[in-house]
Amino acid sequence: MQKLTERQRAVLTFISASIDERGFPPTLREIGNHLGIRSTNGVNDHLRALERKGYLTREDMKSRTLRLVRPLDGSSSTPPPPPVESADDVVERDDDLIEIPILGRVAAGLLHEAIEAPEDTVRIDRMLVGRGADVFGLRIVGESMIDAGIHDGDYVFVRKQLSANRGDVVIALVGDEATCKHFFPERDHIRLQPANATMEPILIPKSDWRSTQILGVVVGVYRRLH
Amino acid sequence: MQKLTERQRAVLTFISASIDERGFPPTLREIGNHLGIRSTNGVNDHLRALERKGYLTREDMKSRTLRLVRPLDGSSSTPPPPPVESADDVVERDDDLIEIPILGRVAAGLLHEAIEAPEDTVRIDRMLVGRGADVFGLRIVGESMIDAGIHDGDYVFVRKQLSANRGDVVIALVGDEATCKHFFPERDHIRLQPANATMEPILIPKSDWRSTQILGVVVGVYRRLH
DNA sequence: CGGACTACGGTACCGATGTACAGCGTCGGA
DNA sequence: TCCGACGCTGTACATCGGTACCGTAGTCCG
Repeated sequence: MQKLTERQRAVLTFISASIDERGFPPTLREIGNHLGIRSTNGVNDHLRALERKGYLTREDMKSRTLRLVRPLDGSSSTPPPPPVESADDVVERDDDLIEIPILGRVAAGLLHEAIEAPEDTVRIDRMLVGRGADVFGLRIVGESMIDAGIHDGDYVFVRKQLSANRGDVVIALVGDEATCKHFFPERDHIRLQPANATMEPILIPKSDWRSTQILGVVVGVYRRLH
Repeated sequence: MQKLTERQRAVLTFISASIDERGFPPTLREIGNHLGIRSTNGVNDHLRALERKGYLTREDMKSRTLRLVRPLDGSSSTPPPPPVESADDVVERDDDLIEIPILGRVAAGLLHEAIEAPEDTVRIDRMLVGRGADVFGLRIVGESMIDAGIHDGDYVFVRKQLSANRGDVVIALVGDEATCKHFFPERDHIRLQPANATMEPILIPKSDWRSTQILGVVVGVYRRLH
């Protein structure tokens, strides 16, 4: 556990006191009132810091859902307990970890629009995407691959490569629009097949096709629920 | 203290459980969801009755300010909820990273079989599973949730909790078998609904139901392709 | 000197939540 | 048979409360 500032500790103490005395956690504004902070944002900054440092958790968009990760031991004067964070359990396994940038959205948006949000990255275990080379992420818009179990709002992880096998789920460039489809090379054209009975395939004559139009192959799909 | 009706006692029990398990009281709608009451007014009637009979108090026009007048002695069958904040099996490397143990498979296997492969863990970004407490992973077997986009072989990430909202995708214990279904509390039974037109729901009489039968709520789904 | 982290003020927005009002049916007294 | 308690459905509404975005300042560090 990281160390807290005095102010952050005061916030934590008040939350703990509220739970003890009233039976439920305070709201942002109650915390602000008690500590003389008039802006909800000022309070929220503290809560974010406390979350980041691992002292509390909360649920999104719900009131009074603060929860102390551990019950804040007694006196506020005692310095936080020796954070037994031995280097042993921070053993590097970075080789197994991969950081994936979420570049944007596909199936509706232009690719360039996509690349405007580069700082949004997620880290996941390599095991989940295979030992490939470059991998990036995209957010799916629309239902065109729903029969393949890829839904609106899902994240897909894409291994960059210029070729694909028949039937692979690929991210392809059609005009200047990126789209997610099944890949079917045919005799004289490329067929990009949606997995949705109500939608028609996109046919591209081989003469118009360049291999650079394949951006990569989808190797993973993630969906948040709840 | 006046006597309570069965329904009123059920409300009181749920409030108590929420405080114990989550650390804060539920909202009217959460109570309604759990007990299969669709109208906030229906719930409010119960709360007024409980206030009138002296079992709880609340503050006007504030959310989650329910407070039990006395802590509802365990009485019947409710086993004390497991000491929630262990987090032993969810080791945090970085502030934003979470390590998730894959405990086994559901929908076909027994839970014990499940826990036999404990060292298999994956790490993913917290962003992908929310800021919840304990999270574990399972591998899905079968097609029973296919219309919810959960396919055979998918990984699901599950936030441990003993209660759920109407419609949530939950991991539930039926007999000694773990299963993944939609959760629908009805008037006198719990309905565990597959997302597959060819399959029938599992109905469990409320009298046979214990809250410990919910192992958690599915917060994420991952599928490897290729 | 620029860039972090901390610590606020201020405000707009919108989802989350409690409250109120208008019903309906059942059941057990009086 | 009328009445009150119980147990709901359904809807409208106002406030509560979290989140987001925009600024300002001080400190500390490289």
